[in-house]
Amino acid sequence: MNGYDKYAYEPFAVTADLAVLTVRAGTLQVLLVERGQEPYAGHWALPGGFVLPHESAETAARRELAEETGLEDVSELHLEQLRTYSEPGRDPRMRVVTVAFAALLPHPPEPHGGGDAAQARWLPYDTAGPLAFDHDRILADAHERVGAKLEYSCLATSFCPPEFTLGELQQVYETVWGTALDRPNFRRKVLSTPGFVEPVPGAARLTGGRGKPAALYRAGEATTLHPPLLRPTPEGRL
Amino acid sequence: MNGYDKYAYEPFAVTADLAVLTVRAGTLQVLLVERGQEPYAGHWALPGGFVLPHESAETAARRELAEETGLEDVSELHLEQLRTYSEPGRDPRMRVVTVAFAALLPHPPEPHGGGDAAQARWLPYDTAGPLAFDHDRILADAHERVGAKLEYSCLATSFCPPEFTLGELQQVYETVWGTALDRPNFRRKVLSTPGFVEPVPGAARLTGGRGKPAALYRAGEATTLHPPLLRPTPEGRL
DNA sequence: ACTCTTAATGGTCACCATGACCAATAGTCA
DNA sequence: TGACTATTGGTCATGGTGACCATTAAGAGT
Repeated sequence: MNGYDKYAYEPFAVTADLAVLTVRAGTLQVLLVERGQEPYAGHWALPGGFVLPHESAETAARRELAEETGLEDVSELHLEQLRTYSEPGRDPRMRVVTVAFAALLPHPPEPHGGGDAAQARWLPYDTAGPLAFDHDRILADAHERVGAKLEYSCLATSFCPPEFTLGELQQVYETVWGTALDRPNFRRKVLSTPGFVEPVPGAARLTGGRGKPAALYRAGEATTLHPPLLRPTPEGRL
Repeated sequence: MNGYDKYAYEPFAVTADLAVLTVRAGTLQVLLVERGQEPYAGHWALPGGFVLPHESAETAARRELAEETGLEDVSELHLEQLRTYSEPGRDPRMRVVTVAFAALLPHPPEPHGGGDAAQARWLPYDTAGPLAFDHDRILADAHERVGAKLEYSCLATSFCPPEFTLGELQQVYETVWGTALDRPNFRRKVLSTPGFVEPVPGAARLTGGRGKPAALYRAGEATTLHPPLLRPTPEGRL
């Protein structure tokens, strides 16, 4: 519109909230914080906080992520901007516009409830009860987005440690999608996509338990998958 | 992060900007407004404006869309939230956080420069010179998003009038993607996807110029495409 | 009236990716 | 040594796709 007269309109508070996801023990888990104050005191919520004057929303999200997880190299982690939630009444106290991000973590460090949140914990995605504010919706959107991006991007390696087996990579897909995949077919597909993964040269092998040791792979150069790796019969998403 | 003390942090202005796209005469066109004031006076910019206190960003975008285009039934149009741009310094005057949307219009009504913008016009996407602020990037993101959504959604019908020929639908794909498609293959693909399009029963036909008259179709019930209609060799997007 | 041109429509064929399998290898555990 | 388990390697039929060619139905020009 014309002339932005400063503060001609009611100002908004802008926050960056995070849906931090990980795959642990075959289940999808989310990093949640317990609220200590009203509203929604005692409820779980997504970590997040105000965007400071000198920050972009992504910078704020990265700062919050570092505070909540205690990681140092968050600069390398992939942050996916989901969308912005701006409906009036989202927060009963004031007008808050939230830019939501999804973050994918490989080996989840135990969150040190640091920062200011009462406590932070990993909780299973399925049983993540009713969350504060509209965070249920944000979390569902994050799940849907990540599930969709697994189809046509190499994002799955973000869930894995620097070196991983194809079985671990497959478990990422199966856990996020909630479906079982055929192992030989998955293997053929991944290995036939140039740049998706590359073998660790030292003929290294990982011995976790029983069975034949698996070869180790690293994430490759590619970022997109052509053709995509479609989840089986997602007809229910019409 | 805890206790949201009202205005404890510098407030932000929140705007909703629109990348309104259409396909006309085989070219992709964008609705742009010419700025009358500094900064960027005389430059073209995406239409948009402040989110009012009682509005969500999408509501504000829809209102702006109606103002700029003069359409009435904007409630039916598909608005796609692109992402939010929040880098400090985007606007030299104040801190502005912009939620960007993409809108797809079929038959472009001549914009009546209404509202407050100096003038609004459809301009070809390719020659849309340097725009004000970071609107070049927003427009490029809109193009990329729309191009990607054409692959796995039925969004292309949003560019078409209520009744259209398969040739018109194909031209939407070709124009947005910038590639030529094989007509029989495109036809086979579209017709074999249930719910994408449905024939107009009255055996109606459209006579535009030379050649055999084309059958008319309407948009179907489906919203997603399975399997997707991938653009040819998008290798350049690694 | 006839032919040329244009565009829609209809069909064929080879190829590639995929899904559903089966088989072999190489380790651990009892 | 003999189960057991998980990785790895392979076959085979199917279906979607790209590259074609052929036919139909209109207008335009002679």
